[in-house]
Amino acid sequence: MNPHHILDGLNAPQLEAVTLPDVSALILAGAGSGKTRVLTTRIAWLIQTGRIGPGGVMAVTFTNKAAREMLTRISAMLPINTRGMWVGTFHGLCNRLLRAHFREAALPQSFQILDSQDQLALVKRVMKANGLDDEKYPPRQAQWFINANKDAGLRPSRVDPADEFERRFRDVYEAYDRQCQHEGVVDFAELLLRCHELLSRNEILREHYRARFRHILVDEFQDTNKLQYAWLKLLAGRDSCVFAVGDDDQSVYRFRGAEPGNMRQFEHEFATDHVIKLEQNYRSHGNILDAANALISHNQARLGKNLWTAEGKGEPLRVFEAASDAQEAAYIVDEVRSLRAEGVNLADVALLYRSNAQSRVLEHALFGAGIPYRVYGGLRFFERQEIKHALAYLRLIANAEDDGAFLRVVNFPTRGIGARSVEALQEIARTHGSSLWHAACANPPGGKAGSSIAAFVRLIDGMRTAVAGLPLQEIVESVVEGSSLKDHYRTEKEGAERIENLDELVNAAAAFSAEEIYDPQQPEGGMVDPDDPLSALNAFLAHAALEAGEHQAGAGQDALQLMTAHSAKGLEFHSVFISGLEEGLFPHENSLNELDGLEEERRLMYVALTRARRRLYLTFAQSRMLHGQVRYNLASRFFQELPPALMKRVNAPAARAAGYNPFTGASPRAAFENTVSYAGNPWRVGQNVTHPKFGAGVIVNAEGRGSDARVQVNFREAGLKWLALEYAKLSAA
DNA sequence: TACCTCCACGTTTTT
DNA sequence: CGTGGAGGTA
Repeated sequence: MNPHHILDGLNAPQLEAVTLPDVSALILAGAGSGKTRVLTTRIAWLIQTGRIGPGGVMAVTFTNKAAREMLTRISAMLPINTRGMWVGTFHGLCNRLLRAHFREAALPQSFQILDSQDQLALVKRVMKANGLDDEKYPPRQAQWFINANKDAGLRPSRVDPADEFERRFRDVYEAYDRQCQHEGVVDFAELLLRCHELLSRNEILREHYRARFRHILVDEFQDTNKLQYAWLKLLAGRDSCVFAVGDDDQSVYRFRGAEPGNMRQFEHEFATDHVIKLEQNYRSHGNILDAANALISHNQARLGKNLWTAEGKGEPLRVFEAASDAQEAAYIVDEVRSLRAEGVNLADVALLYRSNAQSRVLEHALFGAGIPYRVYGGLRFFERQEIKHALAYLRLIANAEDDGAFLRVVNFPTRGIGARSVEALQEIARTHGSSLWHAACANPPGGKAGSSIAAFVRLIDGMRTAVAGLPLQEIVESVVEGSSLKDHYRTEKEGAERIENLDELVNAAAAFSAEEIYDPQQPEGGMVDPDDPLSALNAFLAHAALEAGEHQAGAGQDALQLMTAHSAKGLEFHSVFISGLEEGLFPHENSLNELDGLEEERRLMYVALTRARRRLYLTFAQSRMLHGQVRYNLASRFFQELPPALMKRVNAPAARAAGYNPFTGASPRAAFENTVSYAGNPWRVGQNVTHPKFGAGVIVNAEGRGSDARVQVNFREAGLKWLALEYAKLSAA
């Protein structure tokens, strides 16, 4: 193969990034600038030029999808087996390290991974055991507290509680960690924290991996949190090269601990000489890009970068103002139909919104119009109730100490072990400091409850014996049958789909073992150890926790893509609708109180805009049903940050004739139900007004008559206010 | 144990 | 409006 072949078609900065010598580097990669290509070509180039073997590269991503995409592209460029390569998510790679060194990490060989649901259940259990009032100390908040501290690299002993409240949460955190250790389970954040601790305490391991991974590449660097950054620094040491690719303008996960400041810190600590900007966009037409650039230029905190394209200007952005959310949906339905008629695949069209609740109205309209659509962000395969139950049986077989798994299935399907019996077991377990499983085994078989528990123990023991030495698929098959979950669901009215899913779980196990083959050349690489009869099962359970799986069927169908702006990050479409562009919704009202909140909303809008290749629709509604009542919103402030010349308004002509200006929120609208009048001037709910002091707003309520007439106005800047028409200098804008 | 009713709550989310 | 959790009743 021509060694330069893989470099063909790269532009100058891309080429520079790909062929950097053995140095660390920060790549500022704008939206659509070929970031994944640079990342994967760099890996291929390093290997092809003999700078490093496939085993010496580590590539880290945030999602499994991104990791898979990378492996696929590397395989296409190089004639090598990528199986032993360390390409994966932060969590996946940490899992791999901890499995390989479970003793050094003080974990049982078959430690299990808790997903968020499992974690919350465990937090609740711990809080209950410690007699904490879950009214005053909401378990969700405790969970958040624990994760936030772990993400910051803080164990309970290093947490500095700000008040009594946090002191309690700190205690919960401590008890929770202890319980996890007892049960041999780890949550997502623990995978990283435990791995970090392992490497920082164990010099031999640390040096081993530092010597091995001379090149570490990181995707979506702006999304790394403190712990992930520390982990990278630890693993890289002084001699390894870190190739960090990110875009500060697309940082939209600060709310979950992402520290875009890591980019600047990285620049200081690793890569002062090598910052490369990828600014040529290969995705969008000029107008779309110009709009995105104009919008993001309103942010202060930026590393600075301006995207450009060699493509033509293309169409203007289409702006539609609807009277209501339903009308907005109807417009979108019409436009989707005509896009389809133009020959655009529905799968290449995205309908974006700020919050999931907004999908309902849109789905209703699409369903009514018979347009196939797919909603992202729902319940995923491995998160379904029936799947969690089946997995819990498997977990209990793999690791009997797992109380969470025990509790989930001890009485499901019901076998006469009620809450009282379970509490008794918990009491025994607590006094003996043992697991529920041991308590159940030691349980004297007295009475009906006792014999039910004994029967459960026999069931699980029987399964464990029956399953020993079987291939993974047969293990799963046998447990699904033996648990009689299917029988249980056969009696349920919604049971048919659940049974299908259980069958699908068996298929997933078969597919998994076909992919994960033990490779003796890669002792740390292959996850399945032939000497451990349960290692295939453990690997599968870890896979289930780490990769919740694409949720719905019909993924291959040509369907309109509905998702939040967050979920759209990293994707691109021929046409994109951004709906609900209203003050309070996008930017979301809750974000306005937060530090950097508006700038993060603006980055999110930037992400949304830059998803479109050819056509972009921006829609908003004057009125919207939210929480059971109608709300009246102004057009999003983001409209004022986009150059008018790039936009074309496509509303109903009547509204335009009335001189309505969506960017300032001004002029009369169609009549709404509530009106009042003062001095012969009528005022109407939904009407846009201006006030000399408070500025632009919209009337959301009205009451009284004559000199008592008052209106409630939602001002863009000043918020909600009641104003007496007799005194307020209100004018119809 | 199963079902029902009442109440509170309501951004964004991957692993 | 809608959901999910809690608590009560048959």
